[in-house]
Amino acid sequence: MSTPYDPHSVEEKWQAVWDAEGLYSVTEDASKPKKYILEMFPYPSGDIHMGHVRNYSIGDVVARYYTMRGFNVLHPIGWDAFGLPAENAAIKNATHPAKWTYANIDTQAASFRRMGFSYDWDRAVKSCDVDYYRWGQWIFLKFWERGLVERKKSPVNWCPSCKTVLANEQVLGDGVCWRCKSVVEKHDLEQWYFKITEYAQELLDDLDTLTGWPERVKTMQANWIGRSEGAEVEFDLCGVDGEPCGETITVFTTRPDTLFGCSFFLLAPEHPLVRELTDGTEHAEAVQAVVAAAARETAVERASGEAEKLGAFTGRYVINPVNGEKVPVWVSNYVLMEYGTGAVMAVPSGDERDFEFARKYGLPVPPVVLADDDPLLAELRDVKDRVMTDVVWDEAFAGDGVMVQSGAFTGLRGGKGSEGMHAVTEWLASEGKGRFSINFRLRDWLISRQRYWGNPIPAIHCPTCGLVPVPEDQLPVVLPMDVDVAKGETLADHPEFYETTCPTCGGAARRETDTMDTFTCSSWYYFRYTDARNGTAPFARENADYWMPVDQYIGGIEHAILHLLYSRFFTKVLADMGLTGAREPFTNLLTQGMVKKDGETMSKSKGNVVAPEDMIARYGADALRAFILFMAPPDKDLDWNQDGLEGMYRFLNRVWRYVTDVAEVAPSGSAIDEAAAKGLRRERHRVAGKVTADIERFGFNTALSAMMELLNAAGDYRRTVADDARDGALEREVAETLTLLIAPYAPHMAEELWREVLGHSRSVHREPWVSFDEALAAADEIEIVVQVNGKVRGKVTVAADADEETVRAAALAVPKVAEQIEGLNVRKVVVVPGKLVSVVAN
RNA sequence: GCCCGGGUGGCGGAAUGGCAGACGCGGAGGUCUCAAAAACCUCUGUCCGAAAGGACGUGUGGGUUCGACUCCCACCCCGGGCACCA
Repeated sequence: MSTPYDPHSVEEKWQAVWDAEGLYSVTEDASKPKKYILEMFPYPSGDIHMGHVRNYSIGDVVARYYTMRGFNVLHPIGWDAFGLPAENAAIKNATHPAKWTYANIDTQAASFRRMGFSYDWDRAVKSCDVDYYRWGQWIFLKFWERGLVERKKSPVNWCPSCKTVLANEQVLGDGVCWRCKSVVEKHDLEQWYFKITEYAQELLDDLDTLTGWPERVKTMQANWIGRSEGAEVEFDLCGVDGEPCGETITVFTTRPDTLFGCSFFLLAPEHPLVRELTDGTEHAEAVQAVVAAAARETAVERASGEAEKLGAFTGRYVINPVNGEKVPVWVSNYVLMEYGTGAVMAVPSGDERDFEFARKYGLPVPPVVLADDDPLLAELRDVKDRVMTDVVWDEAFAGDGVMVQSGAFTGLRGGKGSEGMHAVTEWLASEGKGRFSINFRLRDWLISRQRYWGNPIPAIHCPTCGLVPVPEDQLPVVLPMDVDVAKGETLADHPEFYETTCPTCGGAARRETDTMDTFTCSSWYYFRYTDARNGTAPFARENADYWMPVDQYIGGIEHAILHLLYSRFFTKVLADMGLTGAREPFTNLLTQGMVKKDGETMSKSKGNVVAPEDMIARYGADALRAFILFMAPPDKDLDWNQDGLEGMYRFLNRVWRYVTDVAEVAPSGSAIDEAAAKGLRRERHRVAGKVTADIERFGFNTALSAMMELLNAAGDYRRTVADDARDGALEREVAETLTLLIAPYAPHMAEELWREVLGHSRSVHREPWVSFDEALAAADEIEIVVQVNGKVRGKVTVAADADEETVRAAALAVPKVAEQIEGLNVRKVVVVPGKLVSVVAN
């Protein structure tokens, strides 16, 4: 009588043994090919949730699989441990963020151990440990040395609920904070930046090298970087007398070919020239009304694009460099100070927004680029001077077409990237009035945060020397623990921290009290794992070169821009510093879908949270792991369903019973049924091949299905073939195959079966992966489907290697088929070898 | 508005242009049992039919093809990203 499957005793037993054996500790070994398998490290928010279970189960299957394939696998874990929730919890529970954070880490680590994830715990990293964050400070200083750190005043995103500023990437599309979903405000503040824009072009170009990334993530990043090719054009500004005053205003445009159609000129409300041009004039009041209205617009309104276009004439003019025309300067809320130069040449016939504005304020709309099928073309073709100052269109034409009313450029092709655009730009350049230019949407990364629980920015404000970096030998700047966060204090409330002396002049100075964006911590942790205990450097290049880049990265799609863009930036800078040979951190990326409940995201406020610990308690970690992978392909969202988990538990029980039955009473058949054995053997090889291929393409659900099929076939064999006709050696082989195949999914059960039931001495997780033989997986007879006029009318079994003529003859001889085509004219017979025969008759 | 995904039984999902619905869940019936649970077996897309069998069927409408869930065109719905970026 075999012992029943008891997941809890099996799981606890092997977790202890694996720890004692150091099964998952890994060292650099030049003799073996490496694989670096990594899941995005978690924020220690408390108990683990189903999203964690899914993310880390995927990674664990991949890590265990490649280990069995003979790779030296690095599979580390750690915690992204700085961040705001710890401070909020501190205020709520009158505790310290550190205490809360470390307690949560312990809770999560225990859960991860109960899940049986194969982590090298010796390399675990907590970003709030001084041993880690000191190197973040060191990297900050190196960025500074390289001119990639800047402190500047500018309009920034302020989250009133988090009471800190945010980077552009951290404001969601609808103008809300990525963390708390509050509406973000614009404040004019002096802040610290990393100059990620210096890497904009490389960040864009190298997306093409990331062939192992989902297309949509690359598209999102490319859109975010937002490269535009065009020209800078200089307009001479006229004084109040209407004559050029010697000043110029530069604009960026993607359509220099439309310059002849510029009928007004726009400044952003925040543009510094606005006051200068209008203060004290009759236009000041109207202009200030527009400025004030723009300032009142919320981020949401502005982002929606639905804010009404407002404008006011400044009373001044600029000179269009291509034709010397005087163009009125207006102020409008639809011009953004942050993009380009904050000034725009308006061409209403070629730009939808300019068109709308021109119609509202009665400004001229001279056509300059006409579609090839535009009826106006007959009238205006080859017309160089402006004879038409308005159009009857109800929208602008922004496409490719023919340039008209455009002086010497008339007749050229106009449009984005057109010959006309190049010709106009070259002419401007030769006149010293413009140049080719590339603009990016990407902004520099605002990294300072007005919060306590983060990595202190290693800088000092000296009244005489200005901004001074903390000297390397004075690192780390330790985050003081005696700040009363529960009372809302930050470093700025802590004189013992900020009162210091200038490292340069020795005078009294103030230490920077902002901390770094936690995304800086997560931008290089994967390097730290390669050399986690290094006390003299963030990591040794030797270790980084052995392990990096990460071969398979797994995490949520919500980081498509945020973390993944920042990490790519960091890697490029670290490479330029000579610290690594990798210019991209993650070779292959898998973005897993969300785990929902009844179509909604699980959250405490909705009260629909399914606790993984409860599931482990009922069915064991193995069933939970296997089930969450079985539910859906990893990149799709899934809806949690408890009944299915029970089904997976049943499957594991059936595997357990099968393997124990076979191991305990392996029959030695005296009259083996060779045909039946052949069928089971074929299934064993087919399934081994399928499971292997499926893992490689992340088809964990179909891999598990295939294992179920093998078990079904093995069960049928055992039930339908008499004891003395069964092949005992084959059954044992099938039992071992199943155990090996399921090992990455249900590691504890597989280990118990392998070592205790099947009697092997070595861990199943150290065994080589299952081998399989395509020839044995192939059937020697195949069922061919016969279609008549596209409908299945019969089936016939033929030898697998039967030639086309044989198959054709067999197909036409099928009674049902013969009946169908009787009296008809067979016009065509398509024979698809190994599949079907299609007969066309009428 | 633009750019990506995605729409398949009661449910999760499976299908290199070749038998749609593998596998699992749920459901129905059965075996075992004093009974129940567990386990095992059979059936389970819809409609017509006693059955044999037939018709229909992968969001909608067209097209290509001997053959379309799969490829092409147009559209509808759902999810996500971007959005006054000059």
